[in-house]
Amino acid sequence: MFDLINKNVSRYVSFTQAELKIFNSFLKHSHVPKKSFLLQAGEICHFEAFVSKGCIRKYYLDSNGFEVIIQFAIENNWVSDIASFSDQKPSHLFVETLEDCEILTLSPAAKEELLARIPKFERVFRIMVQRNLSLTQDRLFNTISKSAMDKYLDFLEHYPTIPQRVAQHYIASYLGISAEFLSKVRAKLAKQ
Amino acid sequence: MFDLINKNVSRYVSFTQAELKIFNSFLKHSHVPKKSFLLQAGEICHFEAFVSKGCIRKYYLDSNGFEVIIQFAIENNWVSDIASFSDQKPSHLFVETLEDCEILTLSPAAKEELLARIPKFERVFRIMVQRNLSLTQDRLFNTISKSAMDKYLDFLEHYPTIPQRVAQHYIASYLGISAEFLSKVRAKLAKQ
DNA sequence: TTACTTTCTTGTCCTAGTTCAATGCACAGC
DNA sequence: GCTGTGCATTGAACTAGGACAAGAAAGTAA
Repeated sequence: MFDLINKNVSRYVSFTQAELKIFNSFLKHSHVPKKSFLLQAGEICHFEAFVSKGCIRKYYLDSNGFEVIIQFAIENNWVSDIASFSDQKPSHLFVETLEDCEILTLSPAAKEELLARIPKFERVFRIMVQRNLSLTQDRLFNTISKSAMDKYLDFLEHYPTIPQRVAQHYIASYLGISAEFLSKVRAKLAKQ
Repeated sequence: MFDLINKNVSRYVSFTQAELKIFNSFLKHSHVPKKSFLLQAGEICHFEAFVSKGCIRKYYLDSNGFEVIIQFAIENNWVSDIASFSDQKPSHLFVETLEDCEILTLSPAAKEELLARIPKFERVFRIMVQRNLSLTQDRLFNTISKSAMDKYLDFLEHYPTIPQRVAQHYIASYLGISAEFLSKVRAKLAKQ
């Protein structure tokens, strides 16, 4: 049950078995059915969740009710609204399961205590956020500078498994294009 | 010389005077003239820079030679390519001063030693990156979902001092619109 | 002052992507 | 089996914003 997450946090800092055991004791395991919300705009985010199994999307809703997907979280990914979680203030985001999921969550209190008990985790979380930031900046660049076609090809390359798992209009939303136009892009690709 | 940066790092974690003195000893102060590059694509980023004075832009160059500005860093901001800095691998980014600047930089070695000497800094950097990530996600959302007009109004609200300091076409690049179209947006605003 | 460079504006034409609507498809529930 | 619901596709009409070009304005350097 903890194998995947233990490997995940050990990528940049090494831990003893004892330390990992303590870490695991702070985690709460849950099974969450498809189409459930872990978080909705207006609520305070009480978790950092590690996905052991399943697929989750995190998205904003704009003033016209239009969804913009910020992240797909699959096995071995973390998902949270870090701003809401850290400052315990209301979120602007939605976090929803797209499949039945197994997740391991850390509450704010558990995280604080974990950091107090094993300060090395401070570094793990820092490095994880750094990588996330770097990827988000790359994505911002792609969103601004690339055509819909190129963004889609890029997506297929970076996340080859996701198109088989989620509805196409979610991918369109992630890419910042309309579902109809993504369909046209795909039609054009198929013709070649 | 260190007042601003000391206040900056003390926002979320408190330090003793002695600790701050150690911190300051790891910083290198430089004066950098306008229009200089702190980093160019292909190079490895050897710094995390705190801007004491001046204004810096960080940007990508796309395959058509088109610039996309990711960040304006002014007084009290940090700027770096965190991916290149952390892994000491070649960057895809450019970091260029737009005004004469005073900066305080941390080298990878200095940062490591600082973290070893005063582990509380691990938390400071984690929180800084978290906030940055959160802002970048918000910006991604805005870039995708808002009109050019709304993005510009948003920018004026969030960064009221920058338009007076940098050329308009830089702001256009930051917003992900053409310089000409920003000019038209402004003309429309002026007419109202 | 002039001359040079960079920035900003404005107009015209163009296109990538949107919006809306119709159709077909796949599947779940009964 | 039907019947509904959500999803993908396609087409036609539209539009936000881009590309290009020409001039005006403003900063800089001598």
